[in-house]
Amino acid sequence: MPDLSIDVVAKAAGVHRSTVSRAFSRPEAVKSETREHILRVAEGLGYTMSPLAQALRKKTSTFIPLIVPDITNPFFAELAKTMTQAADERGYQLLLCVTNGDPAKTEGYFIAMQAMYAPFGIVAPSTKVDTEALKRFDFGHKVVVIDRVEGDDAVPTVTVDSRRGIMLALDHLHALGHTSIGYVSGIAGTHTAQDRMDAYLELSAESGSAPVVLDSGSDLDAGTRGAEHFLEMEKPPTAIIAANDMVAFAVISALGKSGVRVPEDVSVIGFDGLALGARFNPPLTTIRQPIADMGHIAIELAEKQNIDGSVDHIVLEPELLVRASTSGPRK
Amino acid sequence: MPDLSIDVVAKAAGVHRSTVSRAFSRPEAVKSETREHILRVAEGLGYTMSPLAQALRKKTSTFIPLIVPDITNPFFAELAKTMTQAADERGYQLLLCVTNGDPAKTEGYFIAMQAMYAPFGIVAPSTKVDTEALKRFDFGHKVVVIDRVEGDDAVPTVTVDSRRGIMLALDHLHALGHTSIGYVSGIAGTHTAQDRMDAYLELSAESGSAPVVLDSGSDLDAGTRGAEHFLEMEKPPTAIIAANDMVAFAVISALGKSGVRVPEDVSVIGFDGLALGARFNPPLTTIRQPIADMGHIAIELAEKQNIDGSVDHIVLEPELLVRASTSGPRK
DNA sequence: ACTGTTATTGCAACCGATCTCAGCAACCGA
DNA sequence: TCGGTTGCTGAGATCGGTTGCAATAACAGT
Repeated sequence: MPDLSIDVVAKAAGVHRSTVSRAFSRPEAVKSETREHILRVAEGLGYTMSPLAQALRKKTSTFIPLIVPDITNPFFAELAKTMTQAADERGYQLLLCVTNGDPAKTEGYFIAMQAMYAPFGIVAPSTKVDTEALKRFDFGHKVVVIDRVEGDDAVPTVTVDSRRGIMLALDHLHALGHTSIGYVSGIAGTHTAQDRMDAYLELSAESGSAPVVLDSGSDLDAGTRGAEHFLEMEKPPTAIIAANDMVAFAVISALGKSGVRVPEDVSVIGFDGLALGARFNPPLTTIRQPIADMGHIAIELAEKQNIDGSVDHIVLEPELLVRASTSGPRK
Repeated sequence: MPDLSIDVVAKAAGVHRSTVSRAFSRPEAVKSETREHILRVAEGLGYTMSPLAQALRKKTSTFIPLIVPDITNPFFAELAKTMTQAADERGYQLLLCVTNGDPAKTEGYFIAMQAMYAPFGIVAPSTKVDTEALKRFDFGHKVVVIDRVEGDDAVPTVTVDSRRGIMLALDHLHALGHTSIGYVSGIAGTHTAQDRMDAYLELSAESGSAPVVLDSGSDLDAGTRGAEHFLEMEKPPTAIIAANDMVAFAVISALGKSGVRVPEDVSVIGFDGLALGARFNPPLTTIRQPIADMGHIAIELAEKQNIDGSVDHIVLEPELLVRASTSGPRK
């Protein structure tokens, strides 16, 4: 491939390189006849513009960083999946940035994205700290966050209604006849995690039953500890709400090791709606978040903000997904 | 940030921009005194070089595409995780490319990576077709493949010894007293998937027991179908080897729905060693692949090839990871 | 003191586009 | 017929670095 640059196309088409440039990026500025000729020639040569050169000159690239704490967590993986798709459709390339929950890394990625002329970035924060960091960077480069951001309306966000989700879970369990419902907190120190917990506390108080927080930790082992706690109780709840599917998996797994069966002995409901849940043992009843929508919406929000400066906060509706990990309480 | 370019640093340090450039990228070519001064000034200004500009001029970037069929599959997610880490350490940025098993997309990414001046790419193919595509592109840009490549020694690969893995699984099961061991095939139409299956066929024949392939499909539902098949047999095997952990999950889940318990009624062993397996119900016994190593090695191989043109084929050793999904056969 | 390295640094072209400005032809109304 | 638009294309500077080459300084050797 003899280095296909805009100049060789220009020569081949018998026009100046600026005309070729226009033929691609501002078609209406070129006589249609000329344009088609150029495009045809380019096509024939198999020419595509260099995104690098474009980015350098235009000071805006097509690289969009997706900053997640852990791609190994299926929630973020599913997010990444829909995101790549949405990105592809619009000609962006996703840069995968994994922070491992280290705020320093997050900041590192922020500065990198500036250097990269990223038009915007998507952040799925692992802790509130990440969102704090946002403020320190007076973004010329915009960011949209998959979480709530504390008292900051300057950054677009997309989330699902945590309260509503917990309500759906509680209603489902109540309908099955459960009255004593425990809770195991989530993996993350995000606002979302906190919101779910708060909702649980409030809503169960409202319904008259005493909340039973089995574990309020924020690490991967919350599920395991929650299960241990459960096993130690003399009068354990008959159902458990897990702050997210991963935790639910851990709870069920740990319970299983001690011979406690789900849903026969205790019902467990998750929160996320991971595809994986369908293949769990037993298939997990859960509150589904519209993850696929979140990816698309996040990118739309970012683009919108880039254009008209609007900052939206989208709150999506979760829905109950009944599979097999919940049933009526043991008599 | 008043657009920090190399020229402003040069001015601030009182030298020419080429000297600044050298101070960063070829330190030995600058008097140490000068260099340190420049670096200090740059530091003070918070200057970093533009990867875009560098890439454009040098015709080699730090973007390295990671091409996977499905990031939602935890195996690829874990791969991506170690990969980002390895990439970060060496100053690369990972471009996440998800093909969904569509060879056309794979090709698209190949051409994109040329345009991006990617120094190399990592491909975890979903089908043999992907590796075929490799050949059509007479790579100036190198690729390393996480799979075997049919009769082509021109591309570096890293894999784990499938045969050895299956052998470990078989031995484990035999040691527990199983004599009738079924097999459910994997997700992918890769060489790896095929190798595992072939190994199973050969090795069980050698050990004198008739192979029982419960399902040889290559899609996500292989596990479910395998389980169905199992349930229909009048004399089903007492243990099942799944070609990978995801399939094992599906098998156990499907079996569970029909009241078949693991490992009480049947033992199941996976292949991958996903972290997720530890939180499955029951925790999954499996053949562990050193995924973390694979990521690092892949990148090392690529760099090595770039430098001295060497093409290596690394084969890693799998190991048995006993958790709780296997036990002695039911009497 | 004179010439031949060697170590440093400056110069300027170049990577592959974009974009402002200027030039030119066709077109319009008066 | 002439100034004024309008439409389209070419020139050339520019984005932020890199690099071969030339220039200068410093240092040896004789």
